[in-house]
Amino acid sequence: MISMSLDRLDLAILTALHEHPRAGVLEISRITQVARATVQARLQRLESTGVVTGYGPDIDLEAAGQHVSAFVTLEIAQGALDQLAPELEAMPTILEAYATTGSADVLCKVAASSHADLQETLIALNRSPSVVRTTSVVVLGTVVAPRVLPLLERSAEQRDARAPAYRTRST
Amino acid sequence: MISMSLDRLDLAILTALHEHPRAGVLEISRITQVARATVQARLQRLESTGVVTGYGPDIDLEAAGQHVSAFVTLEIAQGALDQLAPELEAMPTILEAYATTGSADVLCKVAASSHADLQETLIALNRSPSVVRTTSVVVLGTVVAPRVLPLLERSAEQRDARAPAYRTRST
DNA sequence: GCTCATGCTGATCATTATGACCAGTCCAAT
DNA sequence: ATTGGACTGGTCATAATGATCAGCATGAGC
Repeated sequence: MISMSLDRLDLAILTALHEHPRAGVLEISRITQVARATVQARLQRLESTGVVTGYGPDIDLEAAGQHVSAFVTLEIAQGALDQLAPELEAMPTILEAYATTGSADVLCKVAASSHADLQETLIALNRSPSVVRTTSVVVLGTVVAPRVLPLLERSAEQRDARAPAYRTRST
Repeated sequence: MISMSLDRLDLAILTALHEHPRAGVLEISRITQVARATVQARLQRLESTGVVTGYGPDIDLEAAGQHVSAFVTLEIAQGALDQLAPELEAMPTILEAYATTGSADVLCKVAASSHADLQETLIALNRSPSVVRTTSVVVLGTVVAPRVLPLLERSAEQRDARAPAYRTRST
């Protein structure tokens, strides 16, 4: 997997996109102080390299009625991961799932409309022939809301771009 | 917290937005077979009720060079959550964090550019006066990629809208 | 059945943006 | 010094936008 390095202009564009919902290319070029064609070229590159995978919409599940959130770990039968993946995909309450190191094999982020709904998910998981054991913790509150830009900012802050507004200490 | 119920037209709009990146309102109205002003009104409502919180961009951190991902649990000192939150916010590698039930108090999703970078995060966490103990698991792979629409589809599928294309079994 | 509030429609207006493309200049790597 | 690629300001034909509106349809409540 080749990954690309983002520079300060990439970051400015991503930030502008995030902070100005549904802004078009011309508006982004105004905010970032580069030519419109430059924004187009940069977006094209961010999309074609897979850094930008889409444009939301970003959804708050709680506002949409899904008030319960939990993390569930699964110990699975030896070699059962290939079997389990489509099972998890077929459960709408599984928001995301990862194979991990540690005593459990899979960690899932789950959302549900109620505790009963969550319990149904757990029951379904326990019923799977691939799953040996589950543990779960319920989310009580959000300490840090989901974000990725601070991490990208950190790595991009040293990388100038050629556009005048993005050269070393020029602005 | 009042939450709104989504109906089939809400879902069609959200889905169209997701599947047609940067599509404008007119295009969404074509895809969903309702009037443009209806899409505008629906989006306005989805945004003002907090269901839609933004429009990305959706970023693949791995493509952007952050190749390591982990989940970290924290046991914290009694009553130290208020103190910890700004500390976590200040660490760019903390993508999201939740207070949870269970033996640990906080669960964090972490990304980093390398295992050394991840270790630095863990060291910083252990150095915090609020943190008594940390455990971590490293993500080996993605089993289910992040998604929310299947869950919303499930709850919206019974709810017709008044637009002709969205009445009971009319289409 | 009747009433009425609300959702949906197709339309208008003035303004602006879009995608695609281009020739020229600039800059950083070699 | 050379050169490839990044960036610029610009063009073209086309289409979209936000805001608004009057009218119609529908479904909930009585």
